[in-house]
Formats: sequence, C-alpha cells, structure tokens
Amino acid sequence: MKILNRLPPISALRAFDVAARQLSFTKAAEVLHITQSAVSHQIRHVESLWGIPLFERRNRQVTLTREAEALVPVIREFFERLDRTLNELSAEESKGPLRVSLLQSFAFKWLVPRLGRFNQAHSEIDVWISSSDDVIDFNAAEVDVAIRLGLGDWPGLHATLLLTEYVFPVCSPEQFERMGRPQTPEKLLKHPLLYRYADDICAKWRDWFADAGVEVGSLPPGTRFPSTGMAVQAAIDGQGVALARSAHVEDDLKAGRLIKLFDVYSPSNVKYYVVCPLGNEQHPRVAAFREWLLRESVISQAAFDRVGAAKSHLKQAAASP
Amino acid sequence: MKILNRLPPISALRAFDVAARQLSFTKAAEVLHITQSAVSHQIRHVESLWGIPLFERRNRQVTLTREAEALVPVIREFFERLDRTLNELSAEESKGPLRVSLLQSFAFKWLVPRLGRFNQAHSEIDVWISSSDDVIDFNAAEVDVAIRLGLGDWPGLHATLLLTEYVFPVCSPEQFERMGRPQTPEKLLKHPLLYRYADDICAKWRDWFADAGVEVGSLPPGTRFPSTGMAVQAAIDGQGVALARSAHVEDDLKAGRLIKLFDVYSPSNVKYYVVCPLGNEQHPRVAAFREWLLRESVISQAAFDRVGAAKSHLKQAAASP
DNA sequence: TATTTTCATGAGTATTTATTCATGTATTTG
DNA sequence: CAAATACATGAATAAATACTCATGAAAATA
Repeated sequence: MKILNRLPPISALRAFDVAARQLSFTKAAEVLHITQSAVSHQIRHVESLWGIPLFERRNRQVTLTREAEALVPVIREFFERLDRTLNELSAEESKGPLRVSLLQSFAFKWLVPRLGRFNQAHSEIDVWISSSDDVIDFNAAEVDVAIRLGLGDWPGLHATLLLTEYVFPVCSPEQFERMGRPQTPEKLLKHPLLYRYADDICAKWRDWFADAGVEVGSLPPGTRFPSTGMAVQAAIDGQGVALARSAHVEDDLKAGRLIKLFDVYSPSNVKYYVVCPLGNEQHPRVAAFREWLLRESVISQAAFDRVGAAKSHLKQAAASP
Repeated sequence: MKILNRLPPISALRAFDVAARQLSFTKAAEVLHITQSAVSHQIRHVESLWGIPLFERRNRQVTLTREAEALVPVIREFFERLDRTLNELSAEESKGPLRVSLLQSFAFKWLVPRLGRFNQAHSEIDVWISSSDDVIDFNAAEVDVAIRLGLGDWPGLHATLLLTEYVFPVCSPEQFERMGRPQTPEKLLKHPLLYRYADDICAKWRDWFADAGVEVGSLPPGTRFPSTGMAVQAAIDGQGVALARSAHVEDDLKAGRLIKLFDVYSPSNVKYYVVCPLGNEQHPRVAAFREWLLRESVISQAAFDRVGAAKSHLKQAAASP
C-alpha cells in the first residue's frame, strides 16, 4: 500500500507515542495539554487508518497490542532523532555573534547611529561590526552578512537592495558665507573642491559637472581623501565643497552642519546592498538583521528621495526675494 | 524547544523527503501528483517553522543545504521504517483464512445460507467455518471470531449482540393435519414432543408451558436430540412438535416447511453474539466479517420481531371462519 | 531576442484536522 | 449502593492544511 495513503496527522502520531508511554489516554492528555477525548479520537483515527488495533482497552488502563509494540519504537525514535537533530542545528546556529562587515564610512554615518534600535529589538543577538573599505570574501573572512556598495551582481551571494543614493555638492554654512552665493554650478570651479582618490565605481566631480551641463577643462586643485566620508568630514570642517552621497550626509543635513548646493543631483550608479552567502538569508539571526535593515533603509530612502526631489538651498534663496 | 511546536504537517515532511530525493520541486510534484506550487508552499512552511533553509534555490534546480543534509536521513528513515513495519504487520494479518467458529445448528440454519453474500462482497477473504456445540477457547483453538449463544459475559472477549431470539413450538404441515388443531397450549401435551438434551442455558418445554400458563405434571415422552437444530429437523420430518428458536426456523417458516403454533412465545434468555478476543475486532478481515454479520442480523432480527409479534397460525385459523 | 524552465508568491477555496463538550458505558472502590 | 475512574462516542466549531490558479522573476537556451 502507498505510504501516503496511510500517513496519519503528525499530532495523532504524537498522541500515540505519548499514550503508549503513559499507558493511559488521560495521562497522555495531561502531557499534551488536551482533553482525554481528543486523545481517544486521535488514537481511533490512527487505528482506523491503519486497520490495526493499537491499544487493548481495559477498564482503567490500556495496554499495547502486539502491533503497537512493533510500531511505537519507529515513531518514538523518529521524534527523538528529529528533536536531537534540530537542537544540534540550532546550537550551531546560535553560536557566536552576528558578524557584519561594511564600509567604514557607512558604518560611521548610517549603521552605527541606528544600531541601538536593532540591539533593543534583538538583545539576544550579539552584533560584531567589522568595517573595511575592501570587498570581503565571505568564505575566508567569517562574515555572516555584509553591506556592500556596488551593482548587486555578486555570484553566489544573496543580495537585497538597501539604499539608492544621490550625489550632490555640499559645504558647511561657514564655507557658504565665506564664498558667497555661487550663482551657477560653473562658479564652483572658483572654490576649493574636496576630492576622493579615484575609484571606478564612485561618482566624481567631473561626472557631476557633466550632469550639471558644465564643460570642464581642468578641475581646480584641492585636497584628496581616501574616502567620500573623509571628504565630507573636511567639508563639515569648512575646508571646501565636497561631493557627497545622500546616506553619508542625511543626518548632517538635518543637523544643519552641511548645506546642499544646487538642484542638480545624480543618482549614484552604485547602491547599497545587504549581502550574504546564498542560503544564509534564512538563518534566524541573519533574517532578523536583514529585516531590521530593510525597515530602516525604507525610512532613510524616503528621506533621500525628498532630498533629491527638494529644491536646493540656492534655488530657494533665489525664489525668496 | 518543545518538539510539538515544531512538528510540521506530515505531508510537508513527505514533500521535503521527495524534493530532497529529486533535487527538484517540479519533479517532486510529479511524484506526489500535486502542483509545483504546492511543493514550494510546503517546503516553505517547514523552513519557516524550523527557521532553517532546506534548499538553495538555483535557477533550474535546487540543492540541499547543509542543514537539510542532516535532516533528510531522519525523515526518510522514519518513512521507510513505518512503511516496512506496516507492511510486515499487514502480511501477518492477511495470512491464512478467517476462522469462524459457531454452533452447528446456527451454521446450518443461519450462517451458511447467507454466507454467499459475504463471499461476494469479500472475495479476498477466505472463510473457514468450524462448527461445534462446545464453547471454544480462543487461545487454544486458533479461531479469529466466533458466534456464540449465551449471555454475552465472556471475560477477555469482545462481544457484540447479534440476534435475540424467540422460542415457540413448531411442527410440519403434515403433523398439523395429522394431529388436528390443538385448541389450547395444554392440548399439546397429548402429542409427541421433540426434546433436546438438558442444557442450562436453553429454553425447555417446561418453561414454555409455564409461559403459556399451563401447569405441567409430567411431560409426555418423546425423542431427545443433542441440539435444538436436530429437534427442529425432526419436526420438519413430521416426527412431532419441536420447541424452536427463531433463528433456526426463519427460512423454514418462510418456505412453509414449518408452522408456528400458538401466539405464545418466550424471548430466549440466551442470545447470539459475535465474539472475538479483545482487540481483534479491528483487524480488517475480522472487522469486515463482523460488519457484514451485523448487517445481516438486523434484517433477520426484524423478521424475528415480526414473527414474535404476529398472530400465530392457530389464532388466524380461529379468526377466519 | 523570444522562449523555456523552474521556483516564488499571493489569493482563494475546499477539506481535514484538532479539538471541546456533553454524555454514555463499564468496572472498581469506598 | 453511590461515587470514582477512565475510555468511547457524536455533534459542533474554529483553525489549519492542502492544495490550485495565475502570475512573476531569474536565469538558460534556441
């Protein structure tokens, strides 16, 4: 006979197992936190399905039939092995911290200010941040999940888009006062620009000017930094105008430490993704972290979209008199 | 964690097992005769319940996760063992014939005339009848099920009432012509009565006369038989008046071979029960036989009830002129 | 580039499960 | 004899299951 036709509900098997152990439907019912009647029905169902008596009903107790004596070990051992295996997998699973790797600037500017909320919601999960500007190898680096900047096309990894950014020039209020109001994007060429070292995937000043419709011969000299984050920090310190990505300056714009210049913004051609080895995305702790990240990023993304769509500081100044 | 909280539906486990074997949800769906979508849902459900990825989804195929590699043997072996055990029990179960023991007279008069209908409905069940007037010991006699006459109070046996009988005098039409119409029950004492050997549980002539309101000094002499069935057969052969039980004479009355005398009937103080060792009543072949018996007995019982309630032959004769 | 393959997803629906409650039955016990 | 014990049974009901269908997405293939 096909086994599918004779697989009882798993809870009926469980009732059978417990009743066989207790040699009493009433006691089994107590163990299972159901009524005796429910146990009786379930045993009956299995007996009927298999066409086999499982218990000899005697007054005030039941005994196992010979058939049940053969079947109980099969069922019991299954439950025990399943429990043991799941516990073992769970034990591996919960070992050690959740190791998160991400860019240093993003760590400073976006994740760390928000991480308190994750810790609050998941106090049982120990988060270990490692920040680096290098692309990590998951196999070698013992990282559970990473936040990467890129195009999302990493083989063997599960990548989910987190944030899309905009690129635009920023400077401090002091710098803005000092240099006066630049009337056109081209006028920025007269002021100190802050650069980051060439990096193929990151937006550059030349690209921004092109988007602004400005033909650039030679860019003015200026300090160069190893990351966008540092260039932005220099801008906050009044050292010039930096080309910023929205995630890096969301909080600084809000706090008034930086001013966005001009209503010209480029969508960044690279985006932030939360990334992990294929399959890991469903591990409970990874899943929890990813869910939290995605919720936070929705909020930030809405803010970026407003920043991108809003009038620039200069445009507003021109409209007010 | 409590295992009860993480027992998936058995069909989901089955889907997991088959998908793991096939390394394809679509192929698993074919094996299980369901849609790919159903398989996908079921796997998803287990993954969600356990918080563990079971498959790495790649385009056009799936591979097992490390966790699944640990779990599949547990589940597969359970299904295999269960199947094997049930098959073994079934094989024992279907060995040999269904051995039925019953009284010889009841065999002749009631069961055998009806057995064709059981054979038709259950051609796969080989019925072996053993008839005896002794009470068989189930442990010693290798009998699966018996039909017993008695009070239903056999310890260790599962007994279900089959038939309640009535006791009344009968004779053949020829005998009826020969002796003329007896006007009262007392007049029967003038005619040859057919007796069975004394048996504590069977109704006797003296009891019937008492029920008919007749005080009996000494009963007339008559042939004695070892069973009621034989006495009835002698009555059919015109040798006298027998005290019959309804099951024995249902067909003979219908066929006109016997006539019921007087509208005095005693409910028999013994009844027919279908009896088997406790627990065996659910063995498929025993259950099938019992069910069939119970259906047949309902029909016969209705006829007995009519016979018991109907006017006797003599009463009708008195009313017709 | 269009097509094919294969899993995912959500909505919808019929069926099954998983009980509970109320009551019955058959011993046993006090 | 009344009460207690313990399983059985049927009706009722809420929840879960077990799908299907339609569609989408992401490769691979032709």
